[in-house]
Amino acid sequence: MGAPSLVWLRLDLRLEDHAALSAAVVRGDGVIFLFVFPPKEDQAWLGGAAPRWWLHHSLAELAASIAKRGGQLILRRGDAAEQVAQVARQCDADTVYCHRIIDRDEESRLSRVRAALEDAGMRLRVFAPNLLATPEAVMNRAGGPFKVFTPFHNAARQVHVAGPIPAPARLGGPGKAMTSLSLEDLELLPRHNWAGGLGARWTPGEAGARRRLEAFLDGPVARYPEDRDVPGVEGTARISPHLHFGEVGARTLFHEAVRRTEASRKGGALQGGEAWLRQLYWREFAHHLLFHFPRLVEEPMRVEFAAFPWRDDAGLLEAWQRGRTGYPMVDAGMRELWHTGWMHNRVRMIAASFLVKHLLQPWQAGAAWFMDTLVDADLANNTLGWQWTAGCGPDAAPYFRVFNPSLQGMRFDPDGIYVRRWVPELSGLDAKQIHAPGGPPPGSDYPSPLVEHAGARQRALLAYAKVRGNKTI
DNA sequence: TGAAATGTTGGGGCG
DNA sequence: ACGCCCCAACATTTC
Repeated sequence: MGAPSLVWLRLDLRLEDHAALSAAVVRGDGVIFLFVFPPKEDQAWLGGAAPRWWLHHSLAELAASIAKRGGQLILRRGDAAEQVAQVARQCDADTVYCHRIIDRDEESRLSRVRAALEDAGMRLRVFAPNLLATPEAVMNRAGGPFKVFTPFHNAARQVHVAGPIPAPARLGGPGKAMTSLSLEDLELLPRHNWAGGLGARWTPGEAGARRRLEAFLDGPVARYPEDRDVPGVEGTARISPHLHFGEVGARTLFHEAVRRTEASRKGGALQGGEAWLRQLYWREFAHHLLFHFPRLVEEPMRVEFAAFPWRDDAGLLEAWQRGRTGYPMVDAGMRELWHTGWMHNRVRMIAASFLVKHLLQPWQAGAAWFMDTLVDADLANNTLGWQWTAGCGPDAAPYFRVFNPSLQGMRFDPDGIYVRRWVPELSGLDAKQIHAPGGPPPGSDYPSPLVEHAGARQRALLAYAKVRGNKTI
């Protein structure tokens, strides 16, 4: 028996369509899995409390299915280079297999892991991130990255999406038993059990991801073009956290959507499938951009925005975080986020626009809150989403586009279902009162508006006028 | 993947 | 009958 292979797990917590695993398995000398929980200074890619909760349960699920196939998952915490090299040495591996992630520090991180392995005579093999196409495969005529979605989308759709690789039937046991931390040792769960709402809503893990996908493609996908913008209806796939943690491959989503919406032969399903795939390519766009411009995590793409007159007011930020802005659509969204670790995409845009434009808080503060509280906290999607909202990103909403939360409420929550679900203070009102332009009538517990819409809009326009320009990095 | 301000048009009330 | 005005409805421009 030769040296076993070590699969270093990251945002690829699945067994199906796992290129690194498949490459390790064909070696035939046994596979050992490793997950390394990073130290504080390397947690930007992971996010905060909500994604940690998800990670805990996802790792538990994966460990069980690995064990079922005769394999073993080792858990460690600490510096990636140190831990990967140490475990690889202990299990006598000669090669470590992993997938790249899209993150500000990935280049230097992988370099250090590779160096640590090579020092000990071992190799690192890095496979493509969980995307439909590699960033190198989608370039403009000048050989550079696209900075506008539509041309990116046109070019990316020309790139063949490989069919997913089946999960290996048997993993082959390791040569010897390895010591591992317990899942509890990673301390991923919150000290106070605030996560009850998350557990009621979500089933982390590869099987849960598969069920979500099937349930969506079995029905709601046909009405996706209309329902995707209505937060009171479950019209979206809600698969983002599964996809983020790599419990399902992007290529699986692509091929299942194509296969099943074409097989249904109903126009609605086909159109819905296409509209949904387009969203998958927005994710693709964000990841490719962050791959090419890792600085976007902190810096606006449009450099003139560095001079934007943000207000930095902790009180305003906290009112927004707690869902106490006095604007029902914003507050409903922020409370849905707090209770479920997720927010409907339409409402993300409304709530984000409100923080940045009505309250003039820096987009980075909103992005940080989302990274802490969203179970699908994804550095690329989140960063580009916030830059889009603030108007400082590539192909962003123009700076003068200010959402009117009342209008958005009337348009996308016409019956008030969504607001009443998340803002109990308003549950006795009808939709007309809830979304009235002047806001709901003053209520017992419901806060009065932090700012008045028309005035806040004018103030935002004035602030943006100061940085108006068109320069990019 | 907006909203508000401004411009245009056409129907109908009315002197 | 005619022209004038009002204003809703729609279109265009601007932020």
